[in-house]
Amino acid sequence: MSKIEAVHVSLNRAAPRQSRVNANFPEGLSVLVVDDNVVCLKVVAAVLNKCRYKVTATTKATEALKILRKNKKSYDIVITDVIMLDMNGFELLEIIGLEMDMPVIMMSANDDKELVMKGVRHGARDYLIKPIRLEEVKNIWQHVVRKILFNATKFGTMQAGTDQNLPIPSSKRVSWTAMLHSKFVDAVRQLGVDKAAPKKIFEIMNEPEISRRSVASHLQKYRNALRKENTKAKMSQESENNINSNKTNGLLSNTITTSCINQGLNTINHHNIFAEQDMSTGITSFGSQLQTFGASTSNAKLLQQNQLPPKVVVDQIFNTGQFGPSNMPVGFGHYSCPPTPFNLASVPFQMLGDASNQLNPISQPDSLATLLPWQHEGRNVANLKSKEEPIDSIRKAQFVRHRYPFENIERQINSHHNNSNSFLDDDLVSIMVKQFSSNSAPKL
DNA sequence: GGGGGAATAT
DNA sequence: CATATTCCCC
Repeated sequence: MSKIEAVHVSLNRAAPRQSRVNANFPEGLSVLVVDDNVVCLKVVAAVLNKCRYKVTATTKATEALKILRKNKKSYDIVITDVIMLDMNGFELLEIIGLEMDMPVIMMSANDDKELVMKGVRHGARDYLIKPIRLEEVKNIWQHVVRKILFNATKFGTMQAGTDQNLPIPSSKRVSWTAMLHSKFVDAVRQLGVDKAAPKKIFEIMNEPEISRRSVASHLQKYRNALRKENTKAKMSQESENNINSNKTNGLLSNTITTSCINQGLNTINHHNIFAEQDMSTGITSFGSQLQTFGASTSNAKLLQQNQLPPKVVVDQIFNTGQFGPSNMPVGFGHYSCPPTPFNLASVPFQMLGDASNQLNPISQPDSLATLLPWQHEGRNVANLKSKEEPIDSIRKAQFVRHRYPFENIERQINSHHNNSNSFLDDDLVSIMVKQFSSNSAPKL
């Protein structure tokens, strides 16, 4: 029995708990990864390996097509960057996803809606934003299963050992993947946020996977997030007005008022990526951080008088030792200065093509600097911030965790060290984690 | 009575 | 916590 058949059969058996299914299914599924950025490619491969997928990687779109045309059956699913050097990434998506009818997932540096929807039109079944997260990657097997079940239904050829009455994935708890959510948001926008009703959204989305009720539930969550954001925007607007009137009256309070603090934080937000975190957690999350901020009265005053660059304040806040590296792993240094190159010798996946022609991050640090995955963060933030439309809080809540590309891997490794050593090659990942979490990270 | 949305359950 | 289910209202 092939792997896929095995997956299919065990899916239709029993009705195991979802977590168990997630943990077991990716075993051995074969993934082809395509990205012309070799560093990104290796990071993706490392994460996939962590999830026990079998990985083949290439930096060339044309190479990928050649491989697939030759033996498509050897691969269960393809993940490809949409910006490729040697051919149009969307064309590649279309050939793989529509023409060859393989499950294909797009990858990009940001979650620009147009880009994602374009991907959908060209056959992408999901999308991953760099730097990719283990949580998102580990579920990609579902696309393989969905396709199998879809074909089975379509051609009426249920495989042996299956039972039509047993639960299929659509009856299980829906997972709102980035792609589903994107389609959801698109539908809502199409209808208008106020006019959007579950039934209409459901019809526009046209996703057999999800029910009208699921959409209703998701819409509720979505609207709550929007409300929360509006409330927050209103509050910071009010505080801004307050501080302005204080200034004109010449009544500069020597105590740290809420409005002062809010203004300070607003200023900070314009200068650093923590603004994203705020969006997801709301005002209340400021509370704990404000303690630290408020403790520094002199900084607050200086900030109030615009004499202290916000960046400095932020550094002081986050370098007080109050936040340990585990819960506050982001130093600005991580994003502004590439770490020393990790050892590329231990690569836990099969790399196709001529390696000597590929970008070597050690010998070409300058060209690498523009391509490093962790430097996409700034662009992501700018992208989100520049949008006029209501900010997509739900997506943002997920986005926050992208700040530190390897925190999830680190967590995974930590927990796995406590349990067993059944995982595959950890070398690359541990090296990365070491590099990224070390205290020697350069400071601004 | 079907559907929307808040509340509540899992 | 995210998603599902229930409940109440129109």
